[in-house]
Amino acid sequence: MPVILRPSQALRLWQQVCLSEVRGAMPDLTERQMAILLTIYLDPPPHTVRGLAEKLNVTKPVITRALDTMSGLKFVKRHRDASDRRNVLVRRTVEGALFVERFGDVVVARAAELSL
Amino acid sequence: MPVILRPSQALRLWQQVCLSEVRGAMPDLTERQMAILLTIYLDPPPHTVRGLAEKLNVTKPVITRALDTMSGLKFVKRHRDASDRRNVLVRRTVEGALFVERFGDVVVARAAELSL
DNA sequence: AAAGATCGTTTCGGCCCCGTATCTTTGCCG
DNA sequence: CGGCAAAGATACGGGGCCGAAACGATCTTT
Repeated sequence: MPVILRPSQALRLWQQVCLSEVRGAMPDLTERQMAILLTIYLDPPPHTVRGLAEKLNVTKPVITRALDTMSGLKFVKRHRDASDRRNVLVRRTVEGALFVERFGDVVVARAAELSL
Repeated sequence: MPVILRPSQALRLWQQVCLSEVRGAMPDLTERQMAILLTIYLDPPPHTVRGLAEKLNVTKPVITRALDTMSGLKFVKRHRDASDRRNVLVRRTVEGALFVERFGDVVVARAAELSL
């Protein structure tokens, strides 16, 4: 069940969502942070720094820093892997789930408003 | 003709588009810059600094700086208003139109890939 | 023409992100 | 054990964006 979307609708949707986020007072995540957060909440665990770095095609420090920031926001939690202590497993939080859920609702609402 | 989208589809779409942008080598615009650029290309002209600032609910320096950056990328052009020289009219460029068009195509493509 | 309002820009100090290189901890294997 | 590899974090210099305030240029009003 692909979603059918014309380019003008896609652009208008993106604009409306960006405007909603910019106008609102929500914490301002960068595109990379957003990609990481959504991957953690949509793709099946476990999530490691290395795995995320490979999936996003960025270096490991990028992931570490993004996790620092999003840990500060309580959107994710770090957890040492017991079976291999070198690994850090990234886990979801209630606050992060709420943020992601709210964001999805914003996209759905703006999509429903499209008319063209 | 609203676009029907379920939350899980909306989030997956956003993730896939963010991943496409992060992985690619395209110039990295902030959420604010994206909102400004899309507004310039989707909403009818004329576009002024003050008008954009009000529409995004941000201060004027935010707009000035974003226009500086996007002018450097050739995505927009500044143009003094002849009838009131205090105003700056923001105009579109070929490069900007190409960038916006390509971005819309990315969103459409990722939407078409959704399955859930 | 002088005073005041409007528009966009600039300045300032501060913060966060970037990429590269280096470091620490941990696991692996001879 | 000792050396090496792997995972993640940290250090460093650089650059961009931030909000608030001050600035110069241009209308508008009186």
